[in-house]
Amino acid sequence: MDPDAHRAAEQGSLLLQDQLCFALYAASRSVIARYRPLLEELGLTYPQYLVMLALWEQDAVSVRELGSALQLESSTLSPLLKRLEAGGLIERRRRTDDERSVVVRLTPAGADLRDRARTVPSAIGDAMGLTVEQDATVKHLLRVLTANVIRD
Amino acid sequence: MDPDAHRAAEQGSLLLQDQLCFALYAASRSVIARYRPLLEELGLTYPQYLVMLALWEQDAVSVRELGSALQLESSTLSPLLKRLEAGGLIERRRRTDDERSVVVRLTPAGADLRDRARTVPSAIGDAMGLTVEQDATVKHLLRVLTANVIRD
DNA sequence: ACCGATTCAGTTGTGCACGACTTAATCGCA
DNA sequence: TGCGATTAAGTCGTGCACAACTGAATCGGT
Repeated sequence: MDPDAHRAAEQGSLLLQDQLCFALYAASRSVIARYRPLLEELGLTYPQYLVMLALWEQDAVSVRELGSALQLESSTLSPLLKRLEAGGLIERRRRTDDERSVVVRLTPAGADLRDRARTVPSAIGDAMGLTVEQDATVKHLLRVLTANVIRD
Repeated sequence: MDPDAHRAAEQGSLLLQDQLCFALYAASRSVIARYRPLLEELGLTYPQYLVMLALWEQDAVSVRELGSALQLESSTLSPLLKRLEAGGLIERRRRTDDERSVVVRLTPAGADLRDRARTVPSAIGDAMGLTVEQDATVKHLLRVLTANVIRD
């Protein structure tokens, strides 16, 4: 084993290219950048797209439930949802039985956008250029990593 | 193969949890969140930490070279470097032979911070809870993915 | 029924991240 | 040599992301 690989294996390296965290950070930003022109046609930013994905999957959820699904704070979601509402894609209403809670619902325009978004995931999938097995492997390991990192 | 797995394999799914992009986004943010308290002790944010990693590896580089290493625009780096300079960790000086270029150099305080940062990567590595092989696999696949996504 | 603790959404302040643009310096070729 | 094209860093505007906090509503035990 050469010295560099040895240091990296010990996880004590301070070399930028050895860091998994940097590979993660760079990969995430590069994927988001790849999405940008596609989402721009839909009038969405990337986090807004994630919110729409969640709503297309389950409509009429509270801000709290959205935050739980996306792992985002209300301080991030509140202004984002306000922009989606201004864009006419969602509406927000206080729950009558619990006025602390705000339910987010798709408008017809928001629901219709789903069809126009159908081609987006495969376009990105193609650009990533991973095999189905590699895609599954990364996804699995990232989920394990995230679960571990959030714990304790 | 059940219907859900089939849809996912076709990469046409709009389910949030099927999306590699979301796994990537969530993993990156969770890792950064894990770094936060450690870096706070060093007086650094996560992107600032990446810049320091790059400088500890090679000192006296231009803003352009830093941007190339970190894949960040000058519009992101310029204010960030200004804050590092205000914190006394780096200094910036225009190159005399090409006054368009600004060279970033570690101050003694910035160089000294390296020792205090030595324990950070292993602490994060432990929290990730991946085996050495899994770590290497993810890192490799993320680099392939990033290279593919940035191309064409 | 009361009231302290909790929950929920939202506001504020700081720091990225990036597109579009500006300014200044350098390059390259006619 | 002149001058249009290119390059480098920085500014500005928008939109996250998160910590710290606010205010209103609800809960829960007495």
